Amino acid sequence: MPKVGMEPIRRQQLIQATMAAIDEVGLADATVMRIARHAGVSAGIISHYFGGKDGLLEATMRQILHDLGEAVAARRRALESTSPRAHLGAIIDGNFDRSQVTGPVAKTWLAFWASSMHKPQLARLQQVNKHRLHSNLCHQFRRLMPRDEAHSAAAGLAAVIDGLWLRGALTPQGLDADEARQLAHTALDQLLAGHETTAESYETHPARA
Amino acid sequence: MPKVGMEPIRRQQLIQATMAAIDEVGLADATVMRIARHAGVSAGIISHYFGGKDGLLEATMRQILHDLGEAVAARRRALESTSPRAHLGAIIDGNFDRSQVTGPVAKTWLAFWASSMHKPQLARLQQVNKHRLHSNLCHQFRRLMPRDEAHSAAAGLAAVIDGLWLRGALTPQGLDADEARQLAHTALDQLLAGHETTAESYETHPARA
Amino acid sequence: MPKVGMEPIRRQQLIQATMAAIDEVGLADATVMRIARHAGVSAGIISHYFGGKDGLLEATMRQILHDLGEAVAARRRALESTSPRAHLGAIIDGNFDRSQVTGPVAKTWLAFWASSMHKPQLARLQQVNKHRLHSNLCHQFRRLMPRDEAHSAAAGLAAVIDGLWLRGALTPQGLDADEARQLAHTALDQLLAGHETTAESYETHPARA
Amino acid sequence: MPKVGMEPIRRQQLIQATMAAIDEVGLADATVMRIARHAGVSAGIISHYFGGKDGLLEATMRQILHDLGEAVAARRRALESTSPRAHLGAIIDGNFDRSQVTGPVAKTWLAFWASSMHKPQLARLQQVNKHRLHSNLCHQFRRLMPRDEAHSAAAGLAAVIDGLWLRGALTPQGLDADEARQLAHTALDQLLAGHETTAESYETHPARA
DNA sequence: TATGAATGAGATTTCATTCAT
DNA sequence: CATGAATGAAATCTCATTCAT
Repeated sequence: MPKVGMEPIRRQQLIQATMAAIDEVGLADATVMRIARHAGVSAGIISHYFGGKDGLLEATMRQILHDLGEAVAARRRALESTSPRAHLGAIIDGNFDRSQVTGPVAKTWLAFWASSMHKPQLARLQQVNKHRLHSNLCHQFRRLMPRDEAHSAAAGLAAVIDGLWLRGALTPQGLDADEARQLAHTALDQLLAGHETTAESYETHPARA
Repeated sequence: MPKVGMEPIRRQQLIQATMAAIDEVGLADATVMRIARHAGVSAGIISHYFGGKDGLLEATMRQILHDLGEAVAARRRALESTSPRAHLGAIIDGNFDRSQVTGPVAKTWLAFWASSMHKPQLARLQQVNKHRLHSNLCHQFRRLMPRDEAHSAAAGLAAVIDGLWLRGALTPQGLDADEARQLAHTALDQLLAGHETTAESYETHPARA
Repeated sequence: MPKVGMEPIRRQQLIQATMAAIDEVGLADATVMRIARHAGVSAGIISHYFGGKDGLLEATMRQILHDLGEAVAARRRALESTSPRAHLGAIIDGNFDRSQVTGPVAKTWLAFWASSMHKPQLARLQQVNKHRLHSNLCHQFRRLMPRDEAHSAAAGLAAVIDGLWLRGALTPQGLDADEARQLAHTALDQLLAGHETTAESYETHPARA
Repeated sequence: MPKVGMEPIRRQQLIQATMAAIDEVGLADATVMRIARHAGVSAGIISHYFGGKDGLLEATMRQILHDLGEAVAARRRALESTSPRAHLGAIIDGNFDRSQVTGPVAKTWLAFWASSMHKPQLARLQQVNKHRLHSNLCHQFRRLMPRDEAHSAAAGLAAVIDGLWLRGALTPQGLDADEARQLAHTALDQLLAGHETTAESYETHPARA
C-alpha cells in the first residue's frame, strides 16, 4: 500500500535496519536483502532511496557520527559550570552515552572503522570525527596548560576513550558504560593533576568547543 | 616443479600474502585469488594447505598474535631491572614494536578485530590476547597497589595502548610509533604517581607475566 | 492537475520521447523511466496509455512508418509529370525526406529494424513497409520494362535506398541527405538507361503506387 | 572434467554460442546464461575468459569481421584475372559468401550494427569495416574512371551490398544469396557501363586492394 | 605438489509494472 | 488524470571451492 511522503520514514527505517543487520551478522554479511528484511521492505528499494548499498552505508555512518556529536553537545549545553574539567567530563560522558554504547551502534561503529581504511568516502567521515574529538579536548586542556602539554593530554585522553570503546565492543556482554566512564574520568583526573590551581591562566576568555 | 617439504614455506608465504592483501584492499576484498597472486601461487593451493579461506585467516591472526606476544616477551627478557615500571615499560614498547606497527600488520590487526565480533573462531583468539595484555599489566601493577586499583590501572593502560593503536591505524601516514610510545609512557607515569616509593610492598615475589 | 482530453497529446508526447530516448542511448537502454523523463511525465503513465512498454514501442514504430509513407505520398501528389521516372524520383526523395533523416528518427528506425527480427509484432509492420517500397518501385518500373526486369530493378533500387540509409545511420555526423539522394538518383538513371524511349509501352494505364 | 589448454577452444565455443543465441532470441535477450547453455558451460566462465559480457560481444563481432575480410580476400587470391571487374566481382561474392549469409551470422551482424550506434567499442570496429569495403571498391573503380566518379561508384555499390544484406536479414526465409549476388553484379555492370574500354587508362600499375 | 578449468551459489542492481492516493 | 511508492523477477558478475591432470 504505497503512500506519499514515505522517503524520510523509509530512509530512517533502512538506516536502523542497517545497524541491526551489522549487529546481527557483521558488515561482511549484511547483505541488502538482509537489511531490507530487517526493515520489512524489498531489497530493490535500497537502490531507489540511497542509490546503492554504498550510499546506505555512508548514510548510516553519517547518522552515527551525527548522533555522537549530538550526545556530546547536549551534555555540554546542560553544563552549569564552564570549567575545563566540566567540559572535558561532558565530552567523556557524551562519548559513553547510552545511544552510542548500545550493541548495534557499537558494532556498526567498529565495523566502519575497519572498513574506512579502504573506502575513501568513509575515511573522510572518520577523519572528521577523529579530529573533532581531538580538537574539542585540546581546546579545553589549553585553558589549563601550555600548548604542547595540552596537545599530548588530548591525544592521551582520546586514546583512552577510543581504547575503552574498542575493548568494550569486543566484550561479549557489551561495553560496561559506567565502568568505562569511570576509567576515563580517572585518566582525566590524572591528566589534570597539578594543573587545576592554575586554571584560566593560559587562556582567559570563556571556552567554546 | 613440485618439491617435497614445501609445506612450512608455503604456509608462511601465504600468511604474509594475506597480510599484504588485506593491507592493500582490506579484508572484504582480500579474495583468495588476490592472496594467491601476492604469494605467486595458484588459488587452489590455499584450500590444500589451510582447508579453506577461513583456515588461512585464522592462521594469519594466530601469527600476528604470536608475533606480538614474542615482541613483548623479548623486551622483557632483555630487561636488567625487575621493577614493575620496567616491566610495564617493556610491555608498552613491545606493543609498539616495529613489526606490530608496520602498515600490513596494523591494518590486518584492526580488520580482524572487527571481524572477530562475528566469527567465534577469531573471537576466541582475540579474547585470549585481550586478557593476556590485561593480566600482564595487572600483575605488575599489583606489586605497587591494592588489587582494585591495580585492576583499574591495568584497564586504563590497556585502553591507552589499544586506543593509540586504533587511532594510529586510521592515520593515513600510519601510526607514529615513537609518539605513541611516549604518550603511553606518560600515561604510565601518571598511573604510577605516588605508588613507586611503596614498590614491592603489595607483592613481594618477583613478577612474571 | 489532471485534465480531460489529454490522451492524444500524451500519446504523441510519449512517442516523441521514445525516439529521443532511443536516439540518446539506444533501444536497449531506453527504459520507461528515461522515456517518461523525456516527456516530462511519470513512468507509470506509459502502462496507462499504451498498456506497457511494448505497446509504446509498437506505436512509435507505427508512427515512423506512417510518417515515411506520408512523406513519399506528399512528394508524389505534388508531381506535375506522371512519368515513371518522376514517380521513382519522388519515392527516392520521400525516403530521404528531412523527417526521415533526422538523428532520432534514423536511429530509432535502425533499432527497430534489428529488433523486429525477434518481435513478431514489429516484424509484421516491417514487412508491410518493405513490401510497400518494393511494390511502389515495381509498379513504376513495370511501365518501362518487362516484369522480371522490373522486379530486379525494384529490388536493386530498394537495396540502394536502404543501404544508403543503413550506412548513413552509422556515420557519426549522420546521413548526408543530399549526397544520398544524388547517389540514389544516379542508380535510378542507370537502371532506366535504354528504357525511357519505350516508356508506356509495357503498361498503358496511369500508374498509382 | 577440467583439462589444460582449453582457453582457445572455449573462446571459440562461446563466440559461436553467442551467434546462436542472438540468432535464436536477438541481442536483447541473449543473456549470458543462454549463451552459456548454448555452449554447454556455466555462465560464470564467460567473465573468466572474456572479462564480462561486453568482452564476449566484442570478440564475437571481431570474429565476424575477420571472417568477412577473409572470405573476400580468399576470393581475390583465387582470381586468375587481375581486371578491375574481376576484383569487384570477387568483393561482391565474398560479401555474399555462405559463411556471411547463414542465419546466425546475418542476424548477429545486423544486431551489432544497431548496437554499435551507442557502444563506442563496437562503433570503432564497425567503422573500420565500413571503410574497408568502401576503399576496396574505390581502389578498383579508380582504375577505370576519374576519382570523383570512382568514389560515387564505390558508394553506390557499397550501398547495394549492404542494402541487400539488410533486406535479406529481414526476410523470414533468410537472404537468398544467389539472387542477391546477381542483383549486385547487375548493379556493378551498370556502374561499369561505358568504362571498361578505357580500362587501365586511369591507373596503370597492378591494383592491390 | 601444484595448476587452472569449471561450477554454483550468492550479491547487487535494474526495471517494468501495479496500485493507493 | 497522474504520481511515486513498492515489488519481484531477472541479469551480470564475483568468488570459494573442487577436481582432473
